[in-house]
Order: sequence, then structure tokens, then C-alpha cells
Amino acid sequence: MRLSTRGKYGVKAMAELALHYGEGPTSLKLIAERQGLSEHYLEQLIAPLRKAGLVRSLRGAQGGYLLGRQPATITVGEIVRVLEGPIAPSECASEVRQRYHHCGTARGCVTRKVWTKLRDSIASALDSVTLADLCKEAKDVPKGMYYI
Amino acid sequence: MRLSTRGKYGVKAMAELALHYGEGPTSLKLIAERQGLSEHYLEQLIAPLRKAGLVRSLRGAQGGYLLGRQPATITVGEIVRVLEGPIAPSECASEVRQRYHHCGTARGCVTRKVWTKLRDSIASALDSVTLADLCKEAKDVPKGMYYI
DNA sequence: CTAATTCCGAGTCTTTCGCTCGGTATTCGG
DNA sequence: CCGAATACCGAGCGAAAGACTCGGAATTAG
Repeated sequence: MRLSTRGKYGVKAMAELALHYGEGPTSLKLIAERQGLSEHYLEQLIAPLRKAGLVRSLRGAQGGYLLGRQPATITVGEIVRVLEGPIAPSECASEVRQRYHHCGTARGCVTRKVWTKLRDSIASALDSVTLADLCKEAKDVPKGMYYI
Repeated sequence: MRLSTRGKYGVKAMAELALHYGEGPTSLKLIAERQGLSEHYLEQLIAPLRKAGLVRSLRGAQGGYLLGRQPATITVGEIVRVLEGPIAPSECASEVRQRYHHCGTARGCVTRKVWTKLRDSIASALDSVTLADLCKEAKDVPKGMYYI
């Protein structure tokens, strides 16, 4: 039940963009620095985000990235799905319909319902938080703090 | 956001035991057959379940495994935690307190709150389903069905 | 023109998954 | 008492995923 770094870093990067929404483009270098991430690795993550329209890019010097939409309209769930694929604790409970997926269980899959419930629970948790929400919280967080 | 096979198979195996609760021990071989799993692999999963007291074992011929407690008192969350460790979408949001975990973010970790919310959401979904619940559902499920 | 960027594809090292295998200890049925 | 059935144990292993790194091409502000 771990999120990979793709999802985690992706949300961090998007949050960074949200924090500077309306201030012009932010370069990857700056995002990476401010969030403590590898710039080269971030490159790989931002590409799909751009293709999905969640960010816009400006090339060349003084270029960088901008949010594709307003912070309040972008949810964490959307970002995670772009970077990690459909939410699915188990194959048989994917948001994307699996055709002819067979559990290989003689009596039918007893556990499928739990995973479906879990999937919905995850999705609704992630879909209920927007980048705007993250920004609001960010103001309460002191700088350079250690989290325990 | 995928559960590994450890969690999935573990819950299946436990459900199998629950379905035959009160009928004497069930051998691994039988569990594996009925749920379509590898017997050898199941061995590895049942060991920690036994150590955690979720199952009891009887050695020797005609031996096998029994639920350690009544089906209604064993939750899916408990099983998953035994087999996959503490629920934690991100290190910084583990159920088990991480001491001195640092996010490496200049302005403090903006995203931690979402992951904590997500963690709680996952935990409550998994903790709200017991083996008894799975058994109740199992009766509605026709045999050998393909799930789409 | 040049420096700062985005964009792209390939390569690499490590860890985790998902098993398999071989053997030992224990216990029941006959 | 013997043998078959079972639980128990530890090692090993191939494939896949994860988490990056690297080098270079295209683009654009100044």
C-alpha cells in the first residue's frame, strides 16, 4: 500500500506550481530545488502531466511550467492517476474495467468486494483534496521542520 | 497503490479458513487448491499469520490450520498489516511513527497531510470488514464465475 | 549568439516480488 | 511400529519494477 515516488514527487511539484500560481513560469530546476528532488527525474514525471493538460510549458530561456488550470480545480487524485495509472489495490478492482479477469478461485472471488470498497475509499480521499487545499495548509507549516 | 500478492493471498487464505470455521483443521494444500494459489508460497504467508495469533496450526497427518479467533473478530486490516507491514502510502504518513523523518523540503512538507488522510481512509476501509462479512458475501457469489 | 530551458530516449543499478526447492520435525492411521 | 501426510524452516533465484542518471537535440529570451 505504498505510493511510489512518482505520485509523491508529482504532487509535490504540482503543489509548488500552485504556490506560485499567477507568477509566471517556474523552471524545473527551481521546483526541484525547492522541493528537494532530482531535476532529471522530475523531467520524467512532468512529461505525462503536460500531456494530460495539468501543466503547460514554455520552452527556451526564462521558460518553465505553469498550472494548466486553476489550483482549486486540480485534485490530488487526478495527479496520482496520471503518474501511477488507475487506482487499483488489486487487478480485479481497478477503476479501469478489466475484461475477462479471472480470479482462479473455484468458488468465485470472495475478496473482490473488499478491494472494490478500498479502491473507492482511496479514490474519494484523493479526489477530495485540491491543490488549493494544499496551498492553504502550506501557510501553517513552518519552514525546514522535521516531521516525526 | 497496489496491494502485493502477500496481502491478497493472505486474505483469501483467511477467508477460506473462515468459510470452514468449526469444521476442524484445513491443510495448506486444500487452501491452495480451493483458492488457486501456490502451496509453497502460501507457507511463507501463513507463518507470520500464525506468529500473530491469527491462525493456529496442528502438525502431523490430518493436521492443518484453524482460525485463531472467531471470524467476526478478525478484520481484513489486521491481516494486511501482518503481511505487508503498517499501512503507509508514504513513509512520512506511516501508522508506525517514524522518528526524525525529514522530507527534504525547504518550506516544509506540503503534502504530508494528504497522505495522512489517505492512510486513515485506507485503514478505516480495511478495518471495517471482518472475515464474517466476507463469508456472508461469499454465499451470493456463483461458482467459477468470470469477473469483468 | 549564447545561455537557459524544455524535450527525448536510452541505460543502469538496486530492490522488491513472487515464487521454487530441499530438507527436517511431527503426528495420525493402520 | 511404520509410513504417509502434514507443518515448519531457510536458502536461492529469475523477472520485474523502482528510482534515477546521462547525453544530446530543439527552442527561445535577452
